[in-house]
Amino acid sequence: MRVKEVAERLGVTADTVRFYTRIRLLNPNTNPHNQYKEYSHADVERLKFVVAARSLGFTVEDITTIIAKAEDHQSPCPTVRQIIEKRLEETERQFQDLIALRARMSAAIAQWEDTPDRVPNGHMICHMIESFAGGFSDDTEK
Amino acid sequence: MRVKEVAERLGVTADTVRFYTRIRLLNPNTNPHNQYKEYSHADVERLKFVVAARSLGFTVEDITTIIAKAEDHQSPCPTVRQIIEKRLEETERQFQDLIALRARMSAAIAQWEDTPDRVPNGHMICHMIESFAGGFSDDTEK
DNA sequence: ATTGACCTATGTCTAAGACATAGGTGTAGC
DNA sequence: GCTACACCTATGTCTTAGACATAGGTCAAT
Repeated sequence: MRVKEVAERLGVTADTVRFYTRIRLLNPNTNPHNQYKEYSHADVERLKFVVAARSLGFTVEDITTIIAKAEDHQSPCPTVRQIIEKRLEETERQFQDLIALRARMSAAIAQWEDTPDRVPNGHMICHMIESFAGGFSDDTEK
Repeated sequence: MRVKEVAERLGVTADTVRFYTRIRLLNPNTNPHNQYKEYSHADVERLKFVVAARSLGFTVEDITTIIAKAEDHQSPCPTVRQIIEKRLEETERQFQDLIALRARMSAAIAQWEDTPDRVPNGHMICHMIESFAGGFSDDTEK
């Protein structure tokens, strides 16, 4: 199979498969004539694993580590547990950040609802945002 | 003022200020002797604006556009409204994605809770993830 | 003048692909 | 066989928003 077929089977783009191939996360045979890659059933299985792990928030580097351990006949499971817990914490943090961002955005929109669209003058680039910027320190002289 | 003082006043890193300077979002004077940049009060005001806009989810490119409009004596406000609404939608999408990711992660952790750490065999790289991967298509022959 | 702590500008690197480009494939019509 | 032509491929470059590494500059104390 060539790249596009593999990609379609697993619901990713051909570029994604090419990327994994480029970094040797996948190692298909190469036709020496035109450099086209030929993906075997084993390659597809491996890709299936990669896609599943990505969908659980593992980074490509995480996955590389896990596969290396497995091929070295070590159990990757402790690593997997460790990584996913770390990623879950990160997700939680991003989640909080996103909630805060959304709140700031909504507040800004609400605050601007009845602000007219004036052209800003020299020391006020955009009064909508400047009015929001009140909270930043600075002030004393140069 | 030099880069570090400016950065500290606005609560960002010196690298961030250098980055904005590099892309000409800030344009401080340069000491021709040592290339050190000298930030004026106006530069600080401008940076204050940039930081505020970043904290509302605007990209650096958005901000460049907004400032360009303002310096061209056009009101950037319609642009600002447009952009923030787009960014708010994106945030909402990210939010949903993050919730879904968190759910998948939690489910995986729960499912693995009493799974023993076995070493994978030839056609199963990591049984913890593989067992979770059930939902991916592929199957028919090469 | 020299040391040393701290500061600076500049170049390079990051993640995970997307995009652009030049060239290859394979089928249809002649 | 040859030629179009639609579609496919590999490879190189680009993206974000800074962080990090490095080589060199500053400045107060010695």
